[in-house]
Amino acid sequence: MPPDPERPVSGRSTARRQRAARPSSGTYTVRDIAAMAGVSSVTVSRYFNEPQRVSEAARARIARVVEQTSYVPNQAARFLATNQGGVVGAVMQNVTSATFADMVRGMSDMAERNGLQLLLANSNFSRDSEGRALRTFAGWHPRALVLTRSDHSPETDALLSRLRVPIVEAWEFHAGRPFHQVGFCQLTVGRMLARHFIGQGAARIRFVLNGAVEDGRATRRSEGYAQAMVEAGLAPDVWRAGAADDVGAAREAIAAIAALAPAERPRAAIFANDSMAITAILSAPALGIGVPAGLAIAGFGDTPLSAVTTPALTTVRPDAYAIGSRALAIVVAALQGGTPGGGPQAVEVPCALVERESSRLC
Amino acid sequence: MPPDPERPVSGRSTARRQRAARPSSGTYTVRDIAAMAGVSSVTVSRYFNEPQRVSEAARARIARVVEQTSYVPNQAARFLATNQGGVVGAVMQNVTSATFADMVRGMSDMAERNGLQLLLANSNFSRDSEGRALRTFAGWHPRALVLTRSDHSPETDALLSRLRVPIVEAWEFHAGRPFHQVGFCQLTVGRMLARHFIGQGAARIRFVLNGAVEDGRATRRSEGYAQAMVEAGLAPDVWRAGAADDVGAAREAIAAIAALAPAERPRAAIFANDSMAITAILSAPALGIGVPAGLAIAGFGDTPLSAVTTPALTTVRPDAYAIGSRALAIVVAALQGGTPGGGPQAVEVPCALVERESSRLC
DNA sequence: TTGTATGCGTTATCAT
DNA sequence: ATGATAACGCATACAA
Repeated sequence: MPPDPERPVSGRSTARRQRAARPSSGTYTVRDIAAMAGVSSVTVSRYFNEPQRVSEAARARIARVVEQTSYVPNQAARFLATNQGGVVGAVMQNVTSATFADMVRGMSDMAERNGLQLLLANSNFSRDSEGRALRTFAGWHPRALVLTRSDHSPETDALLSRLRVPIVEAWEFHAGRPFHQVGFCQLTVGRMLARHFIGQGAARIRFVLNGAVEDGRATRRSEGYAQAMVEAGLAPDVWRAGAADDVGAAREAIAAIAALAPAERPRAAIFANDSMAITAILSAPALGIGVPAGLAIAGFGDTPLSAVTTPALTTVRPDAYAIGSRALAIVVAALQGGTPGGGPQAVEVPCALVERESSRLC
Repeated sequence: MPPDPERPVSGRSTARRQRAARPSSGTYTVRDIAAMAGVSSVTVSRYFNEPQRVSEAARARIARVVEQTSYVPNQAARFLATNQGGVVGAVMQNVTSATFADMVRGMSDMAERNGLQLLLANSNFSRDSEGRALRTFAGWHPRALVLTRSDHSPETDALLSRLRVPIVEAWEFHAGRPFHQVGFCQLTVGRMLARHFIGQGAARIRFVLNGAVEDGRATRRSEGYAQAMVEAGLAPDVWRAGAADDVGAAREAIAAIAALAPAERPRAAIFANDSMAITAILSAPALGIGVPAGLAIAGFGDTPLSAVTTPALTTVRPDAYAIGSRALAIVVAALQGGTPGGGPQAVEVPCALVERESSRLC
């Protein structure tokens, strides 16, 4: 039974107390455990942190008391005394998506294995929110931070530089950043998709972007595609729709292809994302284009829907769990050894090509 | 720029120091800020906690220094001093599912609004894991705990009773538990589905369970269904498959219905969950049963797939965001006012009936 | 309104 | 192997 909160068991010698007692936590403290086990509080502390330095006998007695009381050392006090808190803060852009949830699981699995406590915040894709979350985290003096974007607000950048802890930007891989990077590379994704079609013998392969010019990610995938085409001696064909929304853009793209003479049509189309690709699959038949016989199609992202269309969609899936887990692995390494080489680490986590029917050329 | 960690700026008057200095955090402390602003540390403390008690002039000077230094009070020290930490621990069964992710968002939104920090752990549906997470949380002296199951291990129950903090069991609603309850009620779900068909004029309505007898949740939904049937003067028809897996059980159920003379067949079937219902939709046509013309179908859970089958599946969706947000609302209320009535609160969060084509009778 | 002294629960340091 | 003591950064009671 916990000590009576009204009359705290803990507290130093009550002699010479001139002030009113402060509210005690109502739970056991090292001193309580020490008293019950007939040792001093230091010995109890050692029992948890350097057990080998405590005698067998004392260890047994303390173990019994700890068992009886469900005593757990107060982490706040521990942190204050050691300056070695076990907290890692992570700011996710969207906790709700299944993909990011996988990443969270990757992080928390690795965190748990290394005795770290993960502090999570959701930024809802907003930079302001990210900044607020970081300010909150700062109060906990995290030993490291994991962020899922790399374009921060100026205030956030200032705070980050002040914190002096390892910082990992995880999800997309960017070169030349001052922080550790873990994630997939958009260029590689584009190349992977292009080669998938090139390897099947296609020559006319189109990359379809929507009209949202500011989406640099999709544009970088198209650049990877273009590189692979050039390497294979083929002509890149990046086609940008006028419509900024995925559905409108995809319909536009299919209509444009249908308008070409059959001999002029691309044999395959890589869409900037799954929702465009799925729209294309659904709307192509009505315009007389069979998928994949008339036009092979691939997307990006592996949304749940992509597995159930007819034909099912070939797409690329970032390995969210691996990204989360590697991000925390970097944190652990940084905390243990410091950065050996000096600069920030860069880990590219490969995406999986999910091959389904929509991209089958033969 | 933060103080040089080699020669800590903070630290009390260095006079009469007999011991070596302890490693300081390398960041600013109240005393640093106080010195820079030309006030005492108490004033800085008050600036954060009771600003109205600090003079305009001092407030302005402190504000400027705080701005320059990006100073954030150390939460661990604050907690130690006040015994009023702002941490709430939540143990989720499965962070990866989109539904639970919604619940996390509900909790973290409400937590942020009330200055609470959410500590998350994933139990992967394991009671052991739940216990470990709770032991970790205990070290942080959370002000409240949110759990997503109510059948804990004995050790966990012992720990929970020791912690003496508000505990909320969120997700499913159970009566008679010693802790606060937030969630949906399985009985209500069963009733809602039965009434959906009764209201359309159906008389022969079957509830289909799989062979996994230990799944009490589905069984309770069937009990709600039975209640509604009896209330409407109809005969309950709970049918249990032999197969324990969803796909096998659903196929069995459809075959059993197909084997009946058309006049004997149920007009509608409520399946214990979406994956059974979807399997039924996919396999019924092959046995000559049209959906919904020959057999109307409904499920439970609103998995992503349920929106894309043909016909799309009518189902029931727990409001995960609301459950998360209400759970934290209870926490906030408990922290502010204590429990007014005395006993634990019970909040039933209604589910949404997602009406799609599969259940249309006319 | 502002400052001084003290304690929160733990660990680091020094002494035995 | 064990213990006494100070210190971590902050907030509170009390004094001015």
